Amino acid sequence: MKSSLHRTIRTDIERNIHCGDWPPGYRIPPEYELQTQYDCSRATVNKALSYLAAAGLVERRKKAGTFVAAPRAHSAVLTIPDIAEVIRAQGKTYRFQTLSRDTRPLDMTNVDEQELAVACTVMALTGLHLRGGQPFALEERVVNLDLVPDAKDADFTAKGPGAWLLRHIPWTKGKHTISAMACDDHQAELLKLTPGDACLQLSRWTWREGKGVTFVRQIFPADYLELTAEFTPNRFG
Amino acid sequence: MKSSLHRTIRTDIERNIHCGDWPPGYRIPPEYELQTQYDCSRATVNKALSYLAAAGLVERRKKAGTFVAAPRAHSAVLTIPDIAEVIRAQGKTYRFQTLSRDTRPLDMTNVDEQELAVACTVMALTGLHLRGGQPFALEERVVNLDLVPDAKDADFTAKGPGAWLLRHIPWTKGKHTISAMACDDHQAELLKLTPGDACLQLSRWTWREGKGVTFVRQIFPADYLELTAEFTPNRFG
DNA sequence: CAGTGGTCTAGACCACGAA
DNA sequence: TCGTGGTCTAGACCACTGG
Repeated sequence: MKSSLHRTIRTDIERNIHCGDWPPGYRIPPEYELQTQYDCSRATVNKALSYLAAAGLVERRKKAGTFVAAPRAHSAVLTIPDIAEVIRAQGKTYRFQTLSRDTRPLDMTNVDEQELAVACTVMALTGLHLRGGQPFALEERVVNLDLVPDAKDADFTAKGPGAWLLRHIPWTKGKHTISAMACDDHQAELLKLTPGDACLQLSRWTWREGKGVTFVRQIFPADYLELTAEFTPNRFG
Repeated sequence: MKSSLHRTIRTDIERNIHCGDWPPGYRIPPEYELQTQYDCSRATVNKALSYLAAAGLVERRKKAGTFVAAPRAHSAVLTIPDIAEVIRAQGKTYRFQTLSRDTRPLDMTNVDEQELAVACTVMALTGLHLRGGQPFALEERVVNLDLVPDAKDADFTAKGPGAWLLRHIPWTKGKHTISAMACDDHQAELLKLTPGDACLQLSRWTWREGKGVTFVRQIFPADYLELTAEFTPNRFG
């Protein structure tokens, strides 16, 4: 194994933790001790330990020392698919059909829109993502026109509003919620379902520098979409 | 803002990227230049840039320099809740009720179990997570007894099998899938629903050193659980 | 070839916080 | 108080790879 020294130290410690020799709460030797053990400078040891702390595998406390962290709550990297890509990967054609589109002030009485946390003019949009001409997902969205004025006259037909926004404005923070729901009469009609049918509901808020950019709710018939998330204990390769 | 120097450098660069002054592909000044600009040692500059590279915000290539990375695909950190904790947070009592439990070889004809990728003896378990005595979620699980022999006789009543396993065996890799589904007659009866009602289905596979540890499928009535995922461009605080 | 990042050293001072 | 980690310095050598 060709590797740098700080990486060797890191993986040695990881191995001790993963094999159970160093259980949660175990006190890892302090830097000056590892420095002697590996015959290197303190900076090199520090780099290894800082990495492990950033990855959440250990916890460092001044004066007290470095300790093996308790097993973390399950968390994983969730990939939010681009709908157009998903559909094209299935060999079908994609199109976004706008159902309604108008400009109005942000509705602060709506709890979902509230979270955007800024008074602004928004474009409210509803539309359908079509797979081979058939409804694939229903989308309801508001876009902050103060931050993205170009959105007002943009054409979303080919890529959908999500991909258009991603290319036109960078975001610094985002939140998603995922839930199951039974569709109502209106949604059922648009998606060609029966009222009460199970759907996956994906909501997303995005902010840029603390200002809300967009809120979107997407509704997929249950069979159409499955989200996947991967867990890896080490965030970096 | 009281802060360390490497953090100042880092946030300065982040701001340049987020505000659009430094678009994707932009070449960031090399270390020796920033070293002069901030009047500090190269190690300090390097620490800031290494962090940004680890976070995926920039890409570093020897000889060529450091470049602003292209915007990443939507991905977010998904938190998979511990069911017992969710329920206790609601002020209700939690209990796990085992419905069936037996030992058998891994069923390689079952596509879900296939993914564990090892022939082994498993414990197959079905049970209910109870909130205040009422069904909250249905769980079907297989556990690799070759890796976790203690699971055979463990008592899951207080914490549920998931939390028990988390404490008894570390895992190195995991995969989740999330989907909506309509419950069938059997599930409806156990969860006290009407057949066809919308449910959220969460499946999880975990491995340890390439060997499958457990597969679990959990089914929640639509209203009972909402998953949240947060996106932050900086993986560390 | 030479610019650039990757790594490492042998010190140093300071702030925090457990004992 | 004083052990510990957090941060920083002013160098150094090397590996990689683009021009």
